[in-house]
Amino acid sequence: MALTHAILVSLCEQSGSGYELARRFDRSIGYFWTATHQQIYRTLAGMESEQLVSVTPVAQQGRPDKKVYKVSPAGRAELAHWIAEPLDGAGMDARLRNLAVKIRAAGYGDVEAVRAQVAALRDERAARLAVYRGLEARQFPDPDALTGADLHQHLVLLGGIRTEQGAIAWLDEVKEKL
Amino acid sequence: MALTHAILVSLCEQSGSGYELARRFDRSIGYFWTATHQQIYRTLAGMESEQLVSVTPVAQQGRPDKKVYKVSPAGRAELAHWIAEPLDGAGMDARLRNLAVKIRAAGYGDVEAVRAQVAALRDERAARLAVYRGLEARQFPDPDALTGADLHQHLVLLGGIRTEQGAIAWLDEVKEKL
DNA sequence: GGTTTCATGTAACTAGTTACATGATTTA
DNA sequence: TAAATCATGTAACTAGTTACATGAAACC
Repeated sequence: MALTHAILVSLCEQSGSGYELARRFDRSIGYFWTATHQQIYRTLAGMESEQLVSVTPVAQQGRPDKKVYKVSPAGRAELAHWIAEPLDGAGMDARLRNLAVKIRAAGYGDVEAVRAQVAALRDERAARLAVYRGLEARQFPDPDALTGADLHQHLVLLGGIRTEQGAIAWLDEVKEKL
Repeated sequence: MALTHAILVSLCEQSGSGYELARRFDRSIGYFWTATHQQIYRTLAGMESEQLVSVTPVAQQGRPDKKVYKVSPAGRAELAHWIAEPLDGAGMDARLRNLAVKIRAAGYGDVEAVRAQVAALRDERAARLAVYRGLEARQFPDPDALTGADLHQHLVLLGGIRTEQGAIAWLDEVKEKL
Protein backbone atom coordinates (compact mmCIF):
# COMPACT_ATOMS: atom_id res chain seq x y z
CA MET A 1 0.00 0.00 0.00
CA ALA A 2 1.42 3.34 -1.01
CA LEU A 3 -0.19 5.21 1.86
CA THR A 4 2.33 3.52 4.11
CA HIS A 5 5.13 4.81 1.93
CA ALA A 6 3.68 8.27 1.59
CA ILE A 7 3.60 8.45 5.38
CA LEU A 8 7.17 7.18 5.56
CA VAL A 9 8.39 9.98 3.28
CA SER A 10 6.54 12.58 5.23
CA LEU A 11 7.92 11.29 8.52
CA CYS A 12 11.45 11.07 7.08
CA GLU A 13 11.30 14.78 6.38
CA GLN A 14 9.79 15.57 9.75
CA SER A 15 8.54 13.39 12.59
CA GLY A 16 5.01 14.14 13.73
CA SER A 17 1.63 12.98 14.98
CA GLY A 18 -1.17 11.42 12.96
CA TYR A 19 -3.05 14.66 13.13
CA GLU A 20 -0.10 16.61 11.76
CA LEU A 21 0.36 14.07 8.99
CA ALA A 22 -3.26 14.47 7.96
CA ARG A 23 -2.76 18.23 7.70
CA ARG A 24 0.49 17.86 5.79
CA PHE A 25 -1.15 15.54 3.32
CA ASP A 26 -3.46 18.34 2.33
CA ARG A 27 -0.52 20.36 1.12
CA SER A 28 1.99 17.97 -0.40
CA ILE A 29 1.02 14.57 -1.72
CA GLY A 30 -2.51 15.94 -1.44
CA TYR A 31 -2.23 17.16 -5.02
CA PHE A 32 -2.74 13.54 -5.98
CA TRP A 33 -4.20 12.14 -2.82
CA THR A 34 -6.53 12.67 0.05
CA ALA A 35 -6.36 10.51 3.11
CA THR A 36 -8.78 10.94 5.95
CA HIS A 37 -7.44 11.02 9.48
CA GLN A 38 -8.96 7.62 10.20
CA GLN A 39 -7.06 6.08 7.35
CA ILE A 40 -3.87 7.66 8.59
CA TYR A 41 -4.40 6.56 12.20
CA ARG A 42 -5.17 3.04 11.08
CA THR A 43 -2.17 2.88 8.80
CA LEU A 44 0.11 4.30 11.49
CA ALA A 45 -1.08 1.65 13.94
CA GLY A 46 -0.23 -1.03 11.40
CA MET A 47 3.15 0.53 10.71
CA GLU A 48 3.92 0.61 14.40
CA SER A 49 3.15 -3.07 14.77
CA GLU A 50 5.43 -3.79 11.81
CA GLN A 51 8.09 -1.62 13.49
CA LEU A 52 8.47 0.73 10.55
CA VAL A 53 7.96 3.61 12.96
CA SER A 54 8.50 4.23 16.66
CA VAL A 55 6.21 6.29 18.86
CA THR A 56 6.86 8.80 21.62
CA PRO A 57 3.90 10.10 23.59
CA VAL A 58 4.20 13.84 24.14
CA ALA A 59 2.23 15.63 26.84
CA GLN A 60 1.10 19.15 26.04
CA GLN A 61 -0.21 22.07 28.03
CA GLY A 62 -3.99 22.47 27.62
CA ARG A 63 -4.01 20.17 24.61
CA PRO A 64 -4.57 16.43 24.36
CA ASP A 65 -1.43 14.33 24.43
CA LYS A 66 0.00 13.54 21.07
CA LYS A 67 1.86 10.53 19.73
CA VAL A 68 4.89 11.58 17.77
CA TYR A 69 5.89 9.03 15.15
CA LYS A 70 9.45 8.64 13.93
CA VAL A 71 10.73 6.45 11.10
CA SER A 72 12.80 3.46 12.25
CA PRO A 73 15.83 2.11 10.37
CA ALA A 74 13.55 -0.70 9.15
CA GLY A 75 11.14 1.94 7.89
CA ARG A 76 13.87 3.68 5.94
CA ALA A 77 14.98 0.36 4.46
CA GLU A 78 11.41 -0.47 3.49
CA LEU A 79 11.03 2.91 1.78
CA ALA A 80 14.29 2.49 -0.17
CA HIS A 81 13.25 -1.02 -1.18
CA TRP A 82 9.80 0.09 -2.35
CA ILE A 83 11.25 2.94 -4.41
CA ALA A 84 13.38 0.53 -6.44
CA GLU A 85 10.53 -1.93 -7.03
CA PRO A 86 8.49 -1.69 -10.24
CA LEU A 87 5.40 0.50 -9.98
CA ASP A 88 2.51 -1.09 -8.12
CA GLY A 89 -1.16 -0.25 -8.33
CA ALA A 90 -4.01 -1.65 -10.34
CA GLY A 91 -5.61 1.37 -11.93
CA MET A 92 -4.07 4.11 -14.03
CA ASP A 93 -4.43 6.81 -11.35
CA ALA A 94 -3.16 4.46 -8.66
CA ARG A 95 0.08 4.02 -10.59
CA LEU A 96 0.42 7.72 -11.33
CA ARG A 97 -0.12 8.63 -7.71
CA ASN A 98 2.30 5.99 -6.50
CA LEU A 99 4.87 7.34 -8.90
CA ALA A 100 4.27 10.82 -7.50
CA VAL A 101 5.05 9.46 -4.04
CA LYS A 102 8.23 7.88 -5.40
CA ILE A 103 9.31 11.13 -7.03
CA ARG A 104 8.75 12.90 -3.76
CA ALA A 105 10.71 10.14 -2.03
CA ALA A 106 13.49 9.94 -4.62
CA GLY A 107 16.10 11.28 -2.22
CA TYR A 108 15.61 8.29 0.07
CA GLY A 109 16.27 5.67 -2.61
CA ASP A 110 17.57 4.88 -6.06
CA VAL A 111 16.84 7.91 -8.26
CA GLU A 112 17.86 6.00 -11.38
CA ALA A 113 15.18 3.38 -10.66
CA VAL A 114 12.58 6.12 -10.31
CA ARG A 115 13.67 7.60 -13.64
CA ALA A 116 13.16 4.22 -15.28
CA GLN A 117 9.68 3.97 -13.83
CA VAL A 118 8.85 7.44 -15.06
CA ALA A 119 9.91 6.45 -18.56
CA ALA A 120 7.94 3.20 -18.39
CA LEU A 121 4.74 4.87 -17.24
CA ARG A 122 5.18 7.57 -19.87
CA ASP A 123 5.29 4.89 -22.55
CA GLU A 124 2.30 3.11 -21.09
CA ARG A 125 0.33 6.32 -21.16
CA ALA A 126 1.48 7.12 -24.68
CA ALA A 127 0.32 3.70 -25.84
CA ARG A 128 -3.05 4.30 -24.28
CA LEU A 129 -3.28 7.69 -25.93
CA ALA A 130 -2.56 6.06 -29.28
CA VAL A 131 -5.41 3.63 -28.70
CA TYR A 132 -7.79 6.48 -27.88
CA ARG A 133 -6.67 8.41 -30.95
CA GLY A 134 -7.36 5.33 -33.02
CA LEU A 135 -10.81 4.91 -31.53
CA GLU A 136 -11.53 8.56 -32.20
CA ALA A 137 -10.46 8.35 -35.83
CA ARG A 138 -12.55 5.25 -36.43
CA GLN A 139 -15.68 6.10 -34.45
CA PHE A 140 -15.80 9.87 -34.85
CA PRO A 141 -14.29 10.78 -38.20
CA ASP A 142 -16.12 14.13 -38.20
CA PRO A 143 -16.08 15.30 -34.56
CA ASP A 144 -17.58 18.72 -35.25
CA ALA A 145 -20.80 17.30 -36.68
CA LEU A 146 -21.81 15.21 -33.68
CA THR A 147 -25.09 15.45 -31.76
CA GLY A 148 -26.90 13.45 -29.09
CA ALA A 149 -25.40 10.26 -27.75
CA ASP A 150 -22.51 10.36 -30.24
CA LEU A 151 -21.55 13.81 -29.02
CA HIS A 152 -21.71 12.65 -25.40
CA GLN A 153 -19.58 9.62 -26.09
CA HIS A 154 -17.05 11.69 -27.96
CA LEU A 155 -16.80 14.19 -25.09
CA VAL A 156 -16.00 11.40 -22.67
CA LEU A 157 -13.38 10.04 -25.04
CA LEU A 158 -11.92 13.53 -25.31
CA GLY A 159 -11.64 13.55 -21.53
CA GLY A 160 -9.64 10.35 -21.72
CA ILE A 161 -7.41 11.89 -24.37
CA ARG A 162 -6.84 15.08 -22.34
CA THR A 163 -6.02 13.02 -19.27
CA GLU A 164 -3.39 11.03 -21.14
CA GLN A 165 -1.93 14.15 -22.72
CA GLY A 166 -1.67 15.78 -19.32
CA ALA A 167 -0.02 12.75 -17.77
CA ILE A 168 2.46 12.45 -20.65
CA ALA A 169 3.32 16.16 -20.55
CA TRP A 170 4.04 15.93 -16.87
CA LEU A 171 6.04 12.71 -17.11
CA ASP A 172 8.15 14.25 -19.89
CA GLU A 173 8.84 17.21 -17.67
CA VAL A 174 9.85 14.90 -14.83
CA LYS A 175 12.10 12.87 -17.15
CA GLU A 176 13.86 16.03 -18.13
CA LYS A 177 14.33 17.54 -14.71
CA LEU A 178 14.69 14.65 -12.30
CA MET B 1 -22.38 4.58 -6.10
CA ALA B 2 -21.66 5.66 -9.61
CA LEU B 3 -20.85 2.16 -10.82
CA THR B 4 -24.56 1.41 -10.57
CA HIS B 5 -25.29 4.40 -12.76
CA ALA B 6 -22.51 3.65 -15.21
CA ILE B 7 -24.04 0.21 -15.64
CA LEU B 8 -27.50 1.71 -16.05
CA VAL B 9 -26.29 3.93 -18.92
CA SER B 10 -24.55 1.06 -20.60
CA LEU B 11 -27.64 -1.14 -20.29
CA CYS B 12 -29.90 1.66 -21.49
CA GLU B 13 -27.93 1.76 -24.72
CA GLN B 14 -27.86 -2.00 -25.04
CA SER B 15 -29.01 -4.81 -22.76
CA GLY B 16 -26.40 -7.42 -22.02
CA SER B 17 -24.73 -9.81 -19.61
CA GLY B 18 -22.29 -8.98 -16.85
CA TYR B 19 -19.50 -10.34 -18.96
CA GLU B 20 -20.43 -8.10 -21.88
CA LEU B 21 -20.64 -5.11 -19.56
CA ALA B 22 -17.15 -5.79 -18.27
CA ARG B 23 -15.83 -5.79 -21.84
CA ARG B 24 -17.77 -2.67 -22.78
CA PHE B 25 -16.35 -0.86 -19.76
CA ASP B 26 -12.91 -1.31 -21.22
CA ARG B 27 -13.88 0.78 -24.19
CA SER B 28 -16.23 3.50 -23.04
CA ILE B 29 -16.32 4.71 -19.44
CA GLY B 30 -13.06 2.81 -19.19
CA TYR B 31 -11.19 5.96 -20.14
CA PHE B 32 -11.88 7.06 -16.59
CA TRP B 33 -12.68 3.79 -14.94
CA THR B 34 -11.86 0.16 -14.63
CA ALA B 35 -14.25 -2.22 -13.02
CA THR B 36 -13.38 -5.87 -12.57
CA HIS B 37 -15.94 -8.47 -13.51
CA GLN B 38 -16.46 -9.33 -9.85
CA GLN B 39 -17.40 -5.78 -9.04
CA ILE B 40 -19.82 -5.74 -11.94
CA TYR B 41 -21.42 -9.05 -11.01
CA ARG B 42 -21.81 -7.96 -7.42
CA THR B 43 -23.28 -4.61 -8.39
CA LEU B 44 -25.66 -6.23 -10.87
CA ALA B 45 -26.88 -8.60 -8.17
CA GLY B 46 -27.59 -5.63 -5.93
CA MET B 47 -29.34 -3.77 -8.74
CA GLU B 48 -31.51 -6.76 -9.42
CA SER B 49 -32.61 -6.96 -5.80
CA GLU B 50 -33.46 -3.25 -5.93
CA GLN B 51 -35.37 -3.90 -9.16
CA LEU B 52 -33.40 -1.40 -11.19
CA VAL B 53 -32.83 -4.14 -13.76
CA SER B 54 -34.60 -7.31 -14.84
CA VAL B 55 -32.88 -10.51 -15.86
CA THR B 56 -33.54 -13.03 -18.61
CA PRO B 57 -31.49 -16.22 -18.66
CA VAL B 58 -30.41 -17.05 -22.19
CA ALA B 59 -29.27 -20.55 -23.18
CA GLN B 60 -26.55 -20.70 -25.80
CA GLN B 61 -25.14 -23.39 -28.07
CA GLY B 62 -21.80 -24.66 -26.82
CA ARG B 63 -21.43 -21.71 -24.45
CA PRO B 64 -22.43 -21.27 -20.83
CA ASP B 65 -25.85 -19.76 -20.25
CA LYS B 66 -25.84 -16.03 -19.86
CA LYS B 67 -28.02 -13.67 -17.88
CA VAL B 68 -29.14 -10.76 -19.97
CA TYR B 69 -29.85 -7.66 -17.90
CA LYS B 70 -32.33 -5.00 -18.98
CA VAL B 71 -33.02 -1.65 -17.35
CA SER B 72 -36.44 -1.45 -15.67
CA PRO B 73 -38.61 1.70 -15.62
CA ALA B 74 -37.46 2.19 -12.02
CA GLY B 75 -33.87 1.96 -13.25
CA ARG B 76 -34.44 4.67 -15.83
CA ALA B 77 -36.10 6.86 -13.22
CA GLU B 78 -33.19 6.34 -10.86
CA LEU B 79 -30.72 7.28 -13.59
CA ALA B 80 -32.62 10.47 -14.48
CA HIS B 81 -32.84 11.37 -10.81
CA TRP B 82 -29.13 10.83 -10.22
CA ILE B 83 -28.18 12.92 -13.25
CA ALA B 84 -30.00 15.95 -11.86
CA GLU B 85 -28.52 15.61 -8.37
CA PRO B 86 -25.40 17.57 -7.44
CA LEU B 87 -22.14 15.76 -8.10
CA ASP B 88 -21.33 13.07 -5.56
CA GLY B 89 -17.96 11.59 -4.71
CA ALA B 90 -15.40 12.39 -2.05
CA GLY B 91 -12.15 12.75 -3.95
CA MET B 92 -11.30 14.93 -6.90
CA ASP B 93 -11.04 12.04 -9.38
CA ALA B 94 -14.22 10.46 -8.03
CA ARG B 95 -16.14 13.60 -8.90
CA LEU B 96 -14.53 13.93 -12.31
CA ARG B 97 -15.27 10.34 -13.17
CA ASN B 98 -18.85 10.62 -11.95
CA LEU B 99 -19.28 13.69 -14.10
CA ALA B 100 -17.95 11.72 -17.07
CA VAL B 101 -20.66 9.13 -16.44
CA LYS B 102 -23.26 11.90 -16.29
CA ILE B 103 -22.04 13.40 -19.57
CA ARG B 104 -22.26 10.01 -21.17
CA ALA B 105 -25.75 9.63 -19.67
CA ALA B 106 -26.90 13.16 -20.50
CA GLY B 107 -29.46 11.94 -23.02
CA TYR B 108 -31.34 10.07 -20.30
CA GLY B 109 -31.81 13.07 -18.02
CA ASP B 110 -31.68 16.82 -17.62
CA VAL B 111 -28.85 18.11 -19.86
CA GLU B 112 -29.11 21.57 -18.34
CA ALA B 113 -28.40 20.14 -14.88
CA VAL B 114 -25.31 18.37 -16.25
CA ARG B 115 -24.11 21.63 -17.78
CA ALA B 116 -24.43 23.33 -14.41
CA GLN B 117 -22.40 20.58 -12.78
CA VAL B 118 -19.72 20.88 -15.45
CA ALA B 119 -19.47 24.60 -14.75
CA ALA B 120 -19.35 24.03 -10.99
CA LEU B 121 -16.59 21.45 -11.20
CA ARG B 122 -14.67 23.64 -13.60
CA ASP B 123 -14.72 26.45 -11.05
CA GLU B 124 -13.73 24.09 -8.26
CA ARG B 125 -10.76 22.92 -10.27
CA ALA B 126 -9.81 26.45 -11.23
CA ALA B 127 -9.84 27.43 -7.57
CA ARG B 128 -7.58 24.53 -6.76
CA LEU B 129 -5.23 25.49 -9.59
CA ALA B 130 -5.05 29.00 -8.18
CA VAL B 131 -4.07 27.60 -4.79
CA TYR B 132 -1.32 25.49 -6.40
CA ARG B 133 -0.07 28.46 -8.37
CA GLY B 134 0.08 30.43 -5.16
CA LEU B 135 2.02 27.70 -3.39
CA GLU B 136 4.41 27.52 -6.31
CA ALA B 137 5.05 31.25 -6.31
CA ARG B 138 5.66 31.31 -2.56
CA GLN B 139 7.66 28.11 -2.11
CA PHE B 140 9.51 27.91 -5.41
CA PRO B 141 10.17 31.44 -6.63
CA ASP B 142 13.04 30.25 -8.83
CA PRO B 143 11.92 26.84 -10.18
CA ASP B 144 14.86 26.39 -12.55
CA ALA B 145 17.44 26.51 -9.77
CA LEU B 146 16.04 23.65 -7.68
CA THR B 147 17.90 20.52 -6.62
CA GLY B 148 17.33 17.60 -4.24
CA ALA B 149 14.22 17.46 -2.11
CA ASP B 150 13.05 20.89 -3.27
CA LEU B 151 13.22 19.78 -6.88
CA HIS B 152 11.27 16.60 -6.06
CA GLN B 153 8.60 18.51 -4.21
CA HIS B 154 8.27 20.97 -7.02
CA LEU B 155 7.89 18.20 -9.59
CA VAL B 156 5.02 16.71 -7.63
CA LEU B 157 3.39 20.12 -7.36
CA LEU B 158 3.83 20.52 -11.11
CA GLY B 159 1.95 17.25 -11.53
CA GLY B 160 -0.91 18.67 -9.53
CA ILE B 161 -0.88 21.79 -11.66
CA ARG B 162 -0.85 19.81 -14.93
CA THR B 163 -3.71 17.65 -13.68
CA GLU B 164 -5.83 20.69 -12.88
CA GLN B 165 -4.98 22.33 -16.19
CA GLY B 166 -5.99 19.19 -18.03
CA ALA B 167 -9.25 18.88 -16.15
CA ILE B 168 -10.08 22.55 -16.73
CA ALA B 169 -9.26 22.35 -20.44
CA TRP B 170 -11.54 19.37 -20.84
CA LEU B 171 -14.38 20.85 -18.80
CA ASP B 172 -14.19 24.03 -20.89
CA GLU B 173 -14.45 21.96 -24.02
CA VAL B 174 -17.46 20.14 -22.60
CA LYS B 175 -19.11 23.42 -21.57
CA GLU B 176 -18.74 24.66 -25.10
CA LYS B 177 -19.97 21.59 -26.92
CA LEU B 178 -22.54 19.95 -24.67
C1' DG C 1 -1.34 -29.58 -26.34
C1' DG C 2 -1.51 -24.87 -24.49
C1' DT C 3 -3.74 -20.32 -24.60
C1' DT C 4 -7.57 -17.38 -25.33
C1' DT C 5 -12.58 -16.50 -25.27
C1' DC C 6 -17.09 -16.99 -23.20
C1' DA C 7 -19.60 -16.86 -18.80
C1' DT C 8 -20.51 -16.90 -13.92
C1' DG C 9 -19.50 -17.11 -9.48
C1' DT C 10 -17.45 -17.69 -4.17
C1' DA C 11 -14.29 -16.10 -0.73
C1' DA C 12 -11.13 -13.34 1.41
C1' DC C 13 -8.92 -9.33 1.56
C1' DT C 14 -7.33 -4.23 1.28
C1' DA C 15 -8.57 0.54 0.77
C1' DG C 16 -11.41 4.31 1.54
C1' DT C 17 -15.68 6.75 3.53
C1' DT C 18 -18.96 8.35 6.92
C1' DA C 19 -20.67 8.90 11.36
C1' DC C 20 -20.09 9.28 16.10
C1' DA C 21 -17.59 10.28 20.53
C1' DT C 22 -14.62 12.88 23.78
C1' DG C 23 -12.85 17.13 25.79
C1' DA C 24 -10.18 21.34 26.41
C1' DT C 25 -8.88 25.86 24.11
C1' DT C 26 -9.05 29.57 21.19
C1' DT C 27 -11.35 32.70 18.12
C1' DA C 28 -15.33 35.23 16.07
C1' DT D 1 -22.38 31.42 22.72
C1' DA D 2 -21.30 29.11 18.73
C1' DA D 3 -17.73 27.48 15.84
C1' DA D 4 -13.11 26.10 14.81
C1' DT D 5 -8.65 23.95 16.15
C1' DC D 6 -6.06 20.29 18.39
C1' DA D 7 -5.83 15.29 19.05
C1' DT D 8 -7.22 10.53 19.05
C1' DG D 9 -10.05 6.96 18.45
C1' DT D 10 -14.22 3.10 17.67
C1' DA D 11 -17.56 1.15 14.58
C1' DA D 12 -19.83 0.25 10.56
C1' DC D 13 -19.97 0.56 5.99
C1' DT D 14 -18.94 0.86 0.76
C1' DA D 15 -15.72 0.23 -2.93
C1' DG D 16 -12.20 -2.14 -5.15
C1' DT D 17 -8.62 -6.06 -5.66
C1' DT D 18 -6.82 -10.68 -5.94
C1' DA D 19 -7.13 -15.46 -6.05
C1' DC D 20 -9.49 -19.53 -7.02
C1' DA D 21 -12.97 -22.55 -9.36
C1' DT D 22 -15.64 -24.51 -13.28
C1' DG D 23 -16.19 -26.11 -18.05
C1' DA D 24 -16.74 -26.13 -23.01
C1' DA D 25 -15.11 -24.25 -27.50
C1' DA D 26 -12.18 -22.15 -30.61
C1' DC D 27 -7.70 -20.98 -32.19
C1' DC D 28 -2.68 -21.63 -32.99
